[in-house]
Amino acid sequence: MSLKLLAATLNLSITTVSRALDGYGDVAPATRDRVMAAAEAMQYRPNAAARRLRRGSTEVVSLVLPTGPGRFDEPLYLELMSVMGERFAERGYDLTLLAAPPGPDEMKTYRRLVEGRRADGLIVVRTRRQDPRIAYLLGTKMPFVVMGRSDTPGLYPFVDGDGEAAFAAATRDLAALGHRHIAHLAAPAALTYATLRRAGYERAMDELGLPRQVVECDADEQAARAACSELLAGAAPPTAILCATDRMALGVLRAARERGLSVPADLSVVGHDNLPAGAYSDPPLSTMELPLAETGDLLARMLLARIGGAPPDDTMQAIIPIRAVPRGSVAPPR
Amino acid sequence: MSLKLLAATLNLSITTVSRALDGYGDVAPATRDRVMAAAEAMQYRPNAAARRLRRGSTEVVSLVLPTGPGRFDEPLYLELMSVMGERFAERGYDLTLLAAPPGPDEMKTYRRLVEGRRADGLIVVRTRRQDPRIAYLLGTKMPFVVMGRSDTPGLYPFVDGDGEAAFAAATRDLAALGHRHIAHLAAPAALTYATLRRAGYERAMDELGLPRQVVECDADEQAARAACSELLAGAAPPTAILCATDRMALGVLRAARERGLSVPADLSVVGHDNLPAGAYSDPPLSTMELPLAETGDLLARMLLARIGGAPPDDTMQAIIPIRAVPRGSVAPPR
DNA sequence: TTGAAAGCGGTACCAA
DNA sequence: TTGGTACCGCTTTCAA
Repeated sequence: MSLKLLAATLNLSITTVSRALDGYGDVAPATRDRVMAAAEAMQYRPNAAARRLRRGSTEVVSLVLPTGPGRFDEPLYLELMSVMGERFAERGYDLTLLAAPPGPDEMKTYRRLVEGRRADGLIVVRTRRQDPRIAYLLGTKMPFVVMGRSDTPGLYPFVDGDGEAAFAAATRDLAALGHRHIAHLAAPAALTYATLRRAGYERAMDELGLPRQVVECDADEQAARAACSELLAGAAPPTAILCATDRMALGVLRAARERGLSVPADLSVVGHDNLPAGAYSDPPLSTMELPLAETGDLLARMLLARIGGAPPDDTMQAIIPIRAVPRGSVAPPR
Repeated sequence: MSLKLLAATLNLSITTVSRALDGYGDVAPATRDRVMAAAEAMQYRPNAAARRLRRGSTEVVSLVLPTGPGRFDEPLYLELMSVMGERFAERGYDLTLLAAPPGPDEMKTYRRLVEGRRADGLIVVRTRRQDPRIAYLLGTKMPFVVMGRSDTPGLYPFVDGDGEAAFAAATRDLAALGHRHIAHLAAPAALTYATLRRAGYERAMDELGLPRQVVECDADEQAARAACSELLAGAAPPTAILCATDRMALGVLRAARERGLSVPADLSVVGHDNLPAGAYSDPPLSTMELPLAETGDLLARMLLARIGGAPPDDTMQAIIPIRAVPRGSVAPPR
């Protein structure tokens, strides 16, 4: 079904048909109705490629997931996609997901997207402090929004949770329960969120006059389990561990069990992300959560505005509060 | 950067440049090298829309996730995407993810995809016994592959786990441990997998001469929790529950805890899917797993073949064995 | 109010 | 081995 065919059927020019379908005013109402009816009857759908070529836009927005095979385990981003997808669909955009593991090929994916005009806008997630993706995109005309922050200089829209405040608050909460040995299991410092969360913990510990104890490891269960085993075997093992992520916290739970420690009686554990797995762990994991509905909504709005031509400004930068999700993995120390 | 510009810079025709870039043989090696070098230097990337319009192909393959907002919780499909994404990338295809909750608008998404030529191929997941998506696609020229099966008549490529055999085996395993009251928590019968798994359970129970006990509910934690509470409050509560999915099994774990039952001592629980949450539940959930790497690989191969023009035939239909993942939620009855 | 025609950026046929 | 050119399907001036 092409415009040509539709026009031929109607004995009209493709010009008129096109305008009628786009709802232009300079088309006779009778003609418009006739066209609409025929389009409906013949199940006309405009060819996306032709439309894109002509208009120079793709009606596609892409989110590139920085995770490789087997690590595609972030319900977080799916939840985000679901919220944003709705917003974009309302405006006629497809939200598509691409996978591009960090590494030498990562930038290729972005270049292909940008230079091949494969999307009208991009969503960047899992930001790093020095983020080559942001640096690259700032040098292009491609509208993009960022979930998270970066030290990469430049003005661009972003939405991030206030990880620093949240981790400071969580630290104070643990101290208020009586904990004195509170350790922080930090994610790799190259990730912005890791640095912010760590800073929150450190600030609170300093203010409380408590000695910091930070261990850094990869943000997955295995690495956290190993790091935690070591920590617990040390001279002055902590009575509480504040973990940068839930995946790490799950590893900690396992390490504690392996050492015969009972959580939360012997060890309190707190995570961040509110992963589904945390709700069903033993014990249920106390955690924190970035409101994804709000985040996605803001990001979508910002990106749509940027695509519409609005320049990035500092009203397009939001840091939103992180919500505590208390469950069963926190208690006063013995 | 367009072909035109590149050609002008090189003092060549766009024809020659185009062919040089596509690696055709009828271009002088010297010219080809010159073109390649210039394209590299000028960072030439073909315009995707133009190429698509001309070639009539999109270089895009889409997977439509039949889940709505807040229900975007299937690590399964992400894992699958990751595997398939690699295969497709090797061949120059982008794999994109779209969300289309089942309901009146679901078919609209498919029609838009098909009639707007927005993809060269489709992957259909979460099949139903009567599946309007498959029925529709069979009537179009759009190549597609299915993860799962359907009663919808017609010849199309699919890959599915052998849920019937797996659930029969799991039932026999429970019986071998001494269980006599084995219940099955079934997912809605409209879903093909639900029917197959139930059939496996029923067949095994019949063969064992044990009385069947089937409860059907939605395939999520809440519904399963409620259904299980009722089941456990009944006259002859089961000593083992075989759940159609892990999400349901997690709900059962919770229901058991709420009734003060200890798993696996008082109640054995088995799920299916090998969700991450099951590895960290209390106790760790015994489950089953469809090998996703193999499944994704097969599906990708089949779809690529279909896109390449191969007709669907019965060599493109695979039923693969499901692997048992024993963990801590199964024991002999007290 | 309608239609003719140019052109978006490639690809592929045909001729040179 | 190279170049001219038609054309993919649509949008959008410009003219009628």
